[in-house]
Parts: sequence; structure tokens; C-alpha cells
Amino acid sequence: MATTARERAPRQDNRRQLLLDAAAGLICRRGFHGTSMRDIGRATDMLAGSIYYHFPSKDELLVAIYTEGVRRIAERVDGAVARATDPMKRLEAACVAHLEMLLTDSDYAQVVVRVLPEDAPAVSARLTALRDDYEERFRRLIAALGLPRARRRYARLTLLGGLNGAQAWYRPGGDSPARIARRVLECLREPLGVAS
Amino acid sequence: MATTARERAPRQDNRRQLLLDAAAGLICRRGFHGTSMRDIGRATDMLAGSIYYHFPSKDELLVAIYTEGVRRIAERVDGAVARATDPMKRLEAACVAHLEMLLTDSDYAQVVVRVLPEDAPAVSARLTALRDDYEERFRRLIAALGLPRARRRYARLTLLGGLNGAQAWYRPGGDSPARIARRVLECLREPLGVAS
DNA sequence: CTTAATACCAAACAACCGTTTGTTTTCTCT
DNA sequence: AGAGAAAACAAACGGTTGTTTGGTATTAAG
Repeated sequence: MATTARERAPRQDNRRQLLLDAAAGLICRRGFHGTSMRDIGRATDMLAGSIYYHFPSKDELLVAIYTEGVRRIAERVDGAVARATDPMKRLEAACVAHLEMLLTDSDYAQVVVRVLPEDAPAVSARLTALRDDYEERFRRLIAALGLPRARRRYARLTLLGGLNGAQAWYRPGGDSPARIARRVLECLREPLGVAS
Repeated sequence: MATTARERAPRQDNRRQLLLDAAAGLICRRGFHGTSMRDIGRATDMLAGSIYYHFPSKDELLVAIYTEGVRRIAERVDGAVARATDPMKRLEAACVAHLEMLLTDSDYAQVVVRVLPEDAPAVSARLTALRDDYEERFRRLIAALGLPRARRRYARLTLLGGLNGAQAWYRPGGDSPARIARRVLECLREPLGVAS
């Protein structure tokens, strides 16, 4: 039946992507509540109301950014991990990829770490699920190290806490994200309290 | 000169402290932008406008909470540290005190960690200075461990990142704050990657 | 008892919020 | 070229925001 319900192709200059980019850029710097729909409109030469053609609400826009953020950082981390076989090398590759995305390469990834799910109560459960999905990778990478079960959980939480904490103090002039990642991981590998 | 400029004693039932407590409680749970002056008013049985008798602006109210938060957590940490002499025991005491305040004992301390200085641009420099003031304690505690200079900085940042990250996942039912603190610190003491 | 500062209330302010509505332009497909 | 969907505009909606203003009990000091 060629007669029924043919889909019409969307236009070429679709601005949905531009919208997402601009929103991610603003939200990762000023926070979710610190960014208004009119701010996003101004950054894309649109009116605030026009955004609602692409997204049903501000909360759903955030979900879209979160989803894309997790997709991008996960893709990069997976690619980096696949290039190594030694469990520790794989974890290191993951840390480097994670922090490069988080500090310089992706506003989307920054949103995922900076914006707390509680900031959008109506969709907080979905945001949390997306986060968990991503962190699962680190759970597996750490499990492969062969640590005793009891230590794995805290190793993961401390590592991710240490890495993500860099978002608060990182400034472009100093150590590179890759170097920071390796140094944080080093903190968990070289025992504290031993002089030299 | 008893004639000039005698100070008048403030009234007894001063509600400034009640105001600070309520605001800290709300802001630590819903964030700075997520808490309105009317929310704070409702929690203290005042009108929003009345708050301006005690604080000149919402931003200055945040500064007051931050200041009090740093004062309280610093006091507790200093007290705990003073009871030990071994450098590592002193650091452990600091971590435990820090996390107890952050997770259960002080809404003020929670505000200091949760609310980013950028959330209130007009006073962000002062908020950052207050944070730095506090973290200086950890710089000194770690310096006393006798680590090589190059490693001290990242040891501090990783430790604080790991501890503060607990705010995102801590739930009252599980491990106690003190236990979490010791386990995070343990991650930096027992080398990763060694099986058993 | 008067005076004056304290500590609030009541009401409004202008600006901004996320969102909706009706209309118009722009593009794709036939 | 014409039809119709896609994607935008223009304008407003009701509500909330931080803040200001003017008035008013309360209370301590002279």
C-alpha cells in the first residue's frame, strides 16, 4: 500500500541539534535552574516558545541532554578500553577518556555530572538510571582487577568521586585532563603513608 | 562620654538564627536556586520581605550560611584532629569528622559542599575563599604524612573528591559516615591492583 | 511616660519564569 | 506549480522571583 501514511522526511536544516548543543553549553556552565528557556532561545536565535516544537518541556530537554551525554561519554570510554587488555590498563584508559570528556571535550558529559537528578524532580528517576547505566562500566572494570569483593564498591566510588571532583577545580592552564586522570588513579595504586 | 552613641541591646527572641537554620535546611536539600525566599519565610512563619531586615539579599544570606558552615565543620575537624598525634591517625580523624558533618550532622556543611560558588556570581569569590580556607586544613594534614611534594596535591584532591562524592549516594540505612570515611581513606592507603 | 530603635507585617513592585495559543513562513514532495 | 506538513514567530498566559516601601506593634532605655 503505497497510498497510506507515507512519512515525510524532516527538513535539512533541522535545528534540534543546534538547540541541544546550545542548551548543553549553557546548562553545564550555569546549571539547570540558572539557565532559562529564553537564554537558550537567545543562544540559538529562536524564541523561547519555539523550543517547544522540539521538546515538550524543559525537563524533557534535560533528559535529552543527559541521554546524549551518557551516550557520548560511554562511546568514548568503550572505545578507549577496547584498545587494551590488561585490566589495569583498561581502567586507566577509561579514567583518561572519562576525564577528557568531562573537562574539555563534551558539554553534554559535564551536564551529566554537574546537574543533580533532584534538580528536575519530575524526571529524576530517569536521570539517575542513565547515570547508573554509565557507572556500571566502572563497576565491571574494577571487578576485573581481582580485588576482594568488599573493597570493590568503595574503590569505584572513591575513584569516580576523585575524578568528578576535578570538575570543581580544573582550569585549562594546568595539568591536562589525561594527566589528572592518571594521577588520581595513581593515588589509589600507590599506598599513602609511605614516604618517598 | 556616656552621652554619645550608646548601643541598644537587641531583643531576646531574635529570629536570625532560626532563619539561618531553616534556610540551610532547605538549601542543602533543594539547592540554592531551588529554594525561594518565600519557601524560607514559610518555614519560619515569616513573610519573605521580613527576611530583608536580617539579610540585605538572598546572596548575602547564602554567604552567612557558608560562613557558618565552614566555621562549624572546621571546629569539629580541628577538635577531632587534636586528639591524635600520629599523622595518619590525625588525617583519619579529620576524614571521619568531615563526613559525619557532611552526611548527617550539619545542614550548613552540606550547603558548603553542594552549592557551587557559581550559583551566586555576585558573591562567588567570597564563597570560594571560604572553601579554600577550610581545605587548607587537609593540605597541612597530608603534608605531615611525608609524601613527596608532587603527590600531595593529588592526594588531597582525590581524598576530598572521594569523600564529598559520598553526598551523592549516601543513604541513612547503609554504612555509617564514619565507616565510609575510613573506607575511602583505606582506598588511598591499600594499593589497588594487588589481589587479596 | 516618653522616646526611639527593633522586628516584624501587608502590599506591591518590576522582572522573569515555563508554557500555550494562533498565525505565518519555509520547505518537501508530488 | 500547488498542496500540505514542518518549523518557526508573535504575543500572551498565569504564576513566581527577589526586592522595596510604608506602616505598625513591641520593647528597652532615658
